[in-house]
Amino acid sequence: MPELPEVETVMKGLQPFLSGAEIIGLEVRSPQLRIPIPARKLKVLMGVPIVKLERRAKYILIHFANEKTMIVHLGMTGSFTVYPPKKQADILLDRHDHLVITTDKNVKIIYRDPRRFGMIDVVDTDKMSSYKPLQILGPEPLDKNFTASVLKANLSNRKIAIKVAIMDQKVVVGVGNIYASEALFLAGISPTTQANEVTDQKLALLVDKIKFILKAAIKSGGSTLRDYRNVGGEGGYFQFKFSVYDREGEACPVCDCSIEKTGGIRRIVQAGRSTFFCKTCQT
DNA sequence: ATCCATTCCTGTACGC
DNA sequence: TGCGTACAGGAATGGA
Repeated sequence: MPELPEVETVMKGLQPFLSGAEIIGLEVRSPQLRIPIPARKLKVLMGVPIVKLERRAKYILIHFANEKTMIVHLGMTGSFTVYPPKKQADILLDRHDHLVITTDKNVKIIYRDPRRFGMIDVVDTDKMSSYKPLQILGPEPLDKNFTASVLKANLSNRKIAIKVAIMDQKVVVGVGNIYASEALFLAGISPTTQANEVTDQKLALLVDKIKFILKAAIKSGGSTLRDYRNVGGEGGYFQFKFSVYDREGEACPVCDCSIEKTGGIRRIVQAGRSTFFCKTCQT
């Protein structure tokens, strides 16, 4: 379940194989994703040099020299696997391999997405910022412009729980269910606090912790979550364990509350998603 | 304008 | 063993 660090890792993994290369083969094997893969639009990318790759929120943007940009979202289970010429004997296509890309260096790149929540589209680069999914996005959490005052402004009038709020892409992008729980734990904020009632001091701490956890995860190459694969086809190598995520009933890694007394790390459901937290550390 | 539940989808884990 | 069911969740949607 890729969040910002995983998307960043995938983008960085694709970069050496795509930047400066051209696509000479495109096979849409199974078009059905969140929106159908636009095979005809993809064709205009054939034989055109790739200028650069970047990440915006959880989207990977691949810019081509003809002023077209390929936009990819990995959804829940999307992955790219890169096969250099020597590895292509290993390719075993399955029914969830939606797109096979071949570059002029004879590298094959396969997009697989079993749960089909991903998305692939092509837009004019100069119209990219008005492309609906990108247009509504809030600030990049790792940008220096993402500050406590920006977060505060984006939370004004918001009565939803802070956990739900920081997963809202209009408030801040890239924070998914896992890092939302982790960042709130590190900041000592209860996930159920009403968003516009979090104190300025705690908001500043939250901004710091969001940046910290995302950077740490990027540094470790993405998380080890069940559906995540890097472009070499391996699971992540995110070595540190999560503090609270998926650790219901375990002891809080920080405080000395006894499990017998407190029940340890709690799990609650907010907006249909699991939230994990320590009732003692987070107020 | 904001909020909330629902929808999409399928592999995995679990209980009986 | 096998079957059924609940669950995982990013983002869009529609109704309140």
